[in-house]
Order: sequence, then C-alpha cells, then structure tokens
Amino acid sequence: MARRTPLRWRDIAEDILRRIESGDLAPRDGSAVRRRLPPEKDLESYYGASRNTIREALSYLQQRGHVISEQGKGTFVVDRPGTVHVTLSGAELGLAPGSGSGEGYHRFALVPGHREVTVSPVKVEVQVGTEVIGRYLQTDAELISRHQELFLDGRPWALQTSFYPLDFATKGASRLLSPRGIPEGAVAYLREALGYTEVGFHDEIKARVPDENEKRFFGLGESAADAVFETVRTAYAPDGRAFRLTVTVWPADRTRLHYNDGQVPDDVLKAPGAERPGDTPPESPSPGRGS
Amino acid sequence: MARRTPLRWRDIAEDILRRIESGDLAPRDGSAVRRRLPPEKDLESYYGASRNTIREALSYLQQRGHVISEQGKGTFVVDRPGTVHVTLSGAELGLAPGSGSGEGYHRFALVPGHREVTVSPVKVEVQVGTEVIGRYLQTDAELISRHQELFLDGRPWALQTSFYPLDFATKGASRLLSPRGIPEGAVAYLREALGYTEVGFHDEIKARVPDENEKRFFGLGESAADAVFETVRTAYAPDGRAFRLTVTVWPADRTRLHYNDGQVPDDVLKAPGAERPGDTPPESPSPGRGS
DNA sequence: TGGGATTTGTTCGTATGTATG
DNA sequence: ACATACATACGAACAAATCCC
Repeated sequence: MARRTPLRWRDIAEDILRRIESGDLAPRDGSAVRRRLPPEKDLESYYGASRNTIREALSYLQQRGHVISEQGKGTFVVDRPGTVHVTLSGAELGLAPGSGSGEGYHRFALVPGHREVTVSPVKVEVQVGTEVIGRYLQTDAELISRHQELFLDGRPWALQTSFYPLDFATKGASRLLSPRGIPEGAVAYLREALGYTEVGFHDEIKARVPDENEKRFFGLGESAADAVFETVRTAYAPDGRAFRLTVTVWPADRTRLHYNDGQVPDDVLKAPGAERPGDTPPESPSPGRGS
Repeated sequence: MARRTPLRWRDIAEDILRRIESGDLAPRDGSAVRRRLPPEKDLESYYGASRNTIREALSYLQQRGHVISEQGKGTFVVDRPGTVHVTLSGAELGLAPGSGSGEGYHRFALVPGHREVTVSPVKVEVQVGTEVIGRYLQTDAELISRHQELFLDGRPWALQTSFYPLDFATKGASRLLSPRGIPEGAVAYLREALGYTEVGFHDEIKARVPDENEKRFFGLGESAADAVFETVRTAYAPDGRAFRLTVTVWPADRTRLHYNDGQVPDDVLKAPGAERPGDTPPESPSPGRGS
C-alpha cells in the first residue's frame, strides 16, 4: 500500500490544531510570551511522516492563521487579540473616550473595558492631489495630508490619514500644518477657524490584503484571516462641497464596524457588540453539501 | 554552484505574474473560458528550476488569489469580476432596482451599468432561537429564518438570511412562512400585517474567511483576497424592540459597502463609487521602511 | 565575543496517486 | 487504456536565522 491514509498532511494539520486547542501541544509557559510548538523534527517522528509532509501541514495552519513559523526560532501559536467594536455613525453619540485625543475624525463608541486611546505624532505632508483623491474631494489643488497611528490600550488599533485642501491652511486654519495634534478635534477646529460645519458624510468600506507597512504595524501575516478594513470617509459642508477625506485602515481580524440609522436603543448605541459571544455568527442554514 | 539566486520561487512567482499581466503567458483564447498557464513541466524547463520550486511559486500566486490550480486540468488565471457598490444607509434613497425583487431588507443603490437582481426561492426554516441570535433579538423563542441567494446580472452577489420571531407568523403575518418571496418587501408587509414600523437599524460589519458553502456560491478559493463581508442588521420598532435580524454575506473582493449620514449630495447617494478608478486607494504616506 | 547546536527556509530529485480528456 | 497534469509524499542537502554555552 502506498500510504497509511490519504491526505496525510491534512490529517496531521487537524490533529496538531486539535492538540493545540486541547493544550496538549504547546502548553502555556509562565515565562514564555508565546506558546511554542515542538520542532519539525519532533513532529516528524511523532507522526512518522517526512519533514516535507509536516511542513505541508504547518504551512496550511499558517495560511489559516493558527500558527506562525519563524526561521531559527520555531513555530508559535497565534493569539489573536480581543475584538474591538467601533461605531462610525449615530449622531447622538457624545465624544467617546479617545476621540478627543485623536483628531476627532470619527466618533467612537467602544465596548466597556477598553479605555485608553493614544496616538503617534501626526505626520504632515503637502501633496499634489492624487488623481484618486481628487475624485473624492473634487479638486486638483494641492492637499494637506495628516497621518497618524492610533493605539488602543497600547496596542496598534488603526492607521488614519486625512486630506484637506491646502487652501484651508493659507486661509486661516494654519494649525492643519502642525505636526502636533489638534486636541479639540479637527472638526471643531475647522468650524472655529473657517466657519466650516460638517453636516454629513459618506463612508466607503472595503476589505483587502494589507500592505507591508500595515502588516508590520498590526502584526499581520500571510494568512487568509489577516485582512484589513479600509474606510474612506468624505465629509460634506452645507454647500454640498466635500472638504475632508479620511482614510482609516483597521485590522479586520479584531475589528467590528458599527453603523446606526434612525431610532436605535441607547444601549446599542453606547456599547455595540457588548454581551455578544465571540465568533459564532448567526449562520445561514447551510444549504446541502452539494458535491 | 548551489543555485542562481536565493528566493528563487519568489522571483519566479513575480515573473510569472508580470508575464500574465503583460499577456505574454496565458494569452486570451477566444474559445477558452479561462486563461490557462503552461503546465508545470514547461515552466520547469523555462525557468530551469525543479518542479517543486515551480510549485512553490504557483502556490504563492494561488494564495494571493492570482491563479487557481485544478488537478488534471491545469492552472488558470483568476479573473475577478467588477466591483459592485452597495449603499446600506441613506433614508432618502428610493427603492433602487432589485430591492423590490429581493425582500426589501436593504435599500440598494448600485453603480449604473448593473441592473438586474434575481433571487433564489426562499428557504424557510423554523429554529429554536440560537443563543447568539437571541442576544441580538432579545428573545429565546422560536424563530423563522428566511434564507435567499441573491444574484446581480446573473452572478452570485450575496447570501442573505433574515430572522423573525415565530409569533409574527401566528399573529397575522403568516406569509413569513411562505417560501415564495414577499414581493412588496418584508418591511412593507410587516407594517401592513402587524402595524410594525421600522424606525431605525443597527449594522455590524465584519470580514472573515468564507465557509465551504460561501466558497462554492461565490467561487472563492483559499487566497487571502477571498474574504467575505458579513453584515448583521438589527431593525427596531418604535418601542425600541428589535424585531428583525438580517445577516448578509458579500464577497469582499468585489464588494464595496457605503453608508451615508446627514446631508450628502444627491449624486453620491445615488451612484456610490461612480467615476472612481479601480483599485488605487488614497494611500497613507508609507512611513519609513523601519526594519 | 565566538562557535557550535538548533530550527526553520529553500531547493533538488524521485516516485506514486488521482483527476481529466 | 493511455497520456496529460496537478497532488501528495519521501529523502536529502545546504542556507539562514537564532539560540545557547
């Protein structure tokens, strides 16, 4: 007979996963930061398979986001951080914790337990309007871009870049060029400095594969679970002009976005995602397994 | 010498991708449905690498969603269908094309060019309230679930399941149990039959790896690009009770979700994503390549 | 600081299985 | 039945990164 069972690597992968979850493989070690799997050589003899087959199984688990291998170090169990819920609409919201220390681009409501939002210094650049950005902002003039890294409880949370017409800075809102934050929030500052009121916005949401910079910041890998959300918010003034564009990138594996419309109960507004269990979605009734 | 360059498989992968995009490899054939790559054996001799190394490169391209290999047939270029823009909020929207033929769970605005929404028969089930669904609907009674496949211009577009308390059907809205659609839309029907008005909703958005059923329906593979959006809409009545839960799954590689809030120009409401180029997002200023 | 041991990464060769045409 | 083409599996060697004494 050729081999013990067909799809040996898959059986091995599933067994490894089972043993990880049962705590058998890779037990928690008080001192170690990450749970480590036995070296490939050990798995080789344990399963009586060749190293290549073991690697096939590990590669599968890595692709699925369960483990990560690092040359010279070993293979480690991936611990995904807890889910963060972010509400991006619902005018009734007050300024939630953090939106003041950020730039007030979005109003946030977070599940209780999360508290401290910190931000990197703002990286300010003046750019010639990209074709793409021009389409959103309906201008081809130069733009100010303000880029910031956001942290929640000290952990990477989002990457955010806002674009404004350069006009704004030369016509009164000079602090848009300052790398220091705008503590009262950019929205409030623009109203005060230019009389610009934000009366509405449009959000576009996509999910995509992270680029290298995003992978590094969020600690994402190559697995299918390691996608990012990209939200593009266009803010409008009363005259219908778009005057701000904010692009935010969020790690999709630990982020839920929330929108409200019309009359919604208070507790839902304030604590989206609260008291909802982790990862078991209301599932579709799994239509027949048609082969 | 051991080998020409290190990371041979990656060089090969990138070269293959370049040649695919230039149309050199896998030219379009009028008769063939899909562009096909040369067999591994040919690539082996072309690149002077072993078959395993070629497979390493192809595996990488497959993981990234550029190609798909099928046993006995060959390796094919993946053509991703055009992007579909869907607006999920903005009360000013009329019933856009398709929302009538669907169940009116969502109001859609689509980019011009897309027209015809078709739907599968509704699969109706009565379930004991899952723990999870109960959390959303705040009931532990039995639920009606209505599941449907949605097609746009004949192509798989979304999977949608709505949940209602079983009460509704026994107290007047009996058509909720009918596998035929509810042409005027479930929202209108419930208002008419039960006096239930929908005054607000809450949406929760996640991105995740598709399950087997979703992979089959949308034609997704194992690549990181093959994620799905899952939106969970909770609809509220004037008394603050949640009375409907709709779970919709969208293929993330070809779907953009849109939300509006406040005053937004008409053209943005009606044609989200229109006249915006394909895939070049307004990019963050790529912070230093920190090692 | 150095050098050997450990561990994963890359590449090759080869053989056989399975699906397709 | 046969050829083609991808899938799985084994064995082996060396490279590269890290760890440890």
